[in-house]
Parts: sequence; structure tokens; C-alpha cells
Amino acid sequence: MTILEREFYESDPARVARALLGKILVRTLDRDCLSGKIVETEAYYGEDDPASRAYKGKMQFNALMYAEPGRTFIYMVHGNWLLNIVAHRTGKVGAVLLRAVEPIHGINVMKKNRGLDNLHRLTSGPGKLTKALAITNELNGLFVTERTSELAVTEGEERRIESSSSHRIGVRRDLPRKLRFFIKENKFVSKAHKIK
DNA sequence: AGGAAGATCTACT
DNA sequence: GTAGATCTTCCTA
Repeated sequence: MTILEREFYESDPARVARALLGKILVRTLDRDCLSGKIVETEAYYGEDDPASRAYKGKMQFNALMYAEPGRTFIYMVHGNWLLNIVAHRTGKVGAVLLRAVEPIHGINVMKKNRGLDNLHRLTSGPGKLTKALAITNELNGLFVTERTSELAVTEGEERRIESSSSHRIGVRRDLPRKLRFFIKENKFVSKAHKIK
């Protein structure tokens, strides 16, 4: 499958977030290959975005948001690793949070990683998918644009994706723009119906 | 040292 | 479906 190149991520975060829907996240382990279709994302910006980790300017812990597009940016929230992909135009700041995927390959391994049998709850949340795909901060900063990478994103099957948007989930202060994107009617989108 | 943070699970009404 | 406990890191005092 065709891998997404760096140019794909060298764009406005909201655009990248929308474009990532339907693409395939591929996690390569020693023995197994796990993959899932991206069904839910959120865009984050820099110092203009009160919900962004870069809101208060560049620091060590958020430096990757300023780095090359196409790298991972992984951090922990409430005991969960969250996976972002750096995305912005040159000179800007931003990243896209991967909030949910639909399992494709390696479902049994994911179930084992999660200690859970329920398919629909396996990867339907930002912390759930990282656990299912064995993603931790060990992968922080790596390029998902490299073919040999332990984590990569490739083209999906579908040409047209029926998408919808909402405000971001769980943020204290959101922007007026709707920056959460998800595939319509998809069963693996994280449960958060009550978002305006 | 203390608390907030882009969440999740469990145990109920 | 919702409330409450709990998860771990890193910033701020």
C-alpha cells in the first residue's frame, strides 16, 4: 500500500485531520503487523489555540509540534498515551490527534493488548487505540513517512469518505471552529454524542 | 509538593 | 447513561 509522504502533512492541521480519515495506520512489531482505518481525528494549532499543548509557547515537552510534519508527537494524559502526527505549513505549529481507528489486521493481538474482547471498544478512543497498537512514548518523534518505520500511515481503499465534524472532545477552552472530524455512521468513532 | 491534563473503566441509578 | 475513582507525566509554586 502506498505510504503517505511528508507533503501530505505539510498543510493546515484541520485539512490534514480531515484528509487522514479513511487512511490506514500500520503498526509493525517483531512478530505481528497491526493495522486500522483512521475514523476520527482532531486538529490542534499553536499559540492561538487555548486547547493546544503549544498554547504557552515552545517548550521542551511540546517541541515536536514545531518540528517536521509527519513525525509522531506522543504524550500521556490521565494515564493514557495519546498519538498525534505533526502537521502544519512551514514555519507554523500544529498536530493532528488520532482519536479512533477501525481494526483491520491483528485483531487478536489488539484484544490481548487491551485485555478485552469487545471489538467495538477495542480502538474507539485515543487512549484505547494506542494501547491496542502497543504505542508508547518509545515511538515519540519517529517519522510515519518512512517505509521502514514501526509506525506508518498508508492510503486506504475508499476514494470518497462521508465525513462529519464537531467541536473537540474534552478540551476546556475550544476554538469557534469545529476541529474534530469523523467518518459518518462509523461504529468505531469514540462515543461522545453530546458534542455540539 | 501539588495539581492539571486532548481519558477510561467500573458500578451503579 | 452518568458519576466518581484512578491512571502518569510534567509544569508551576
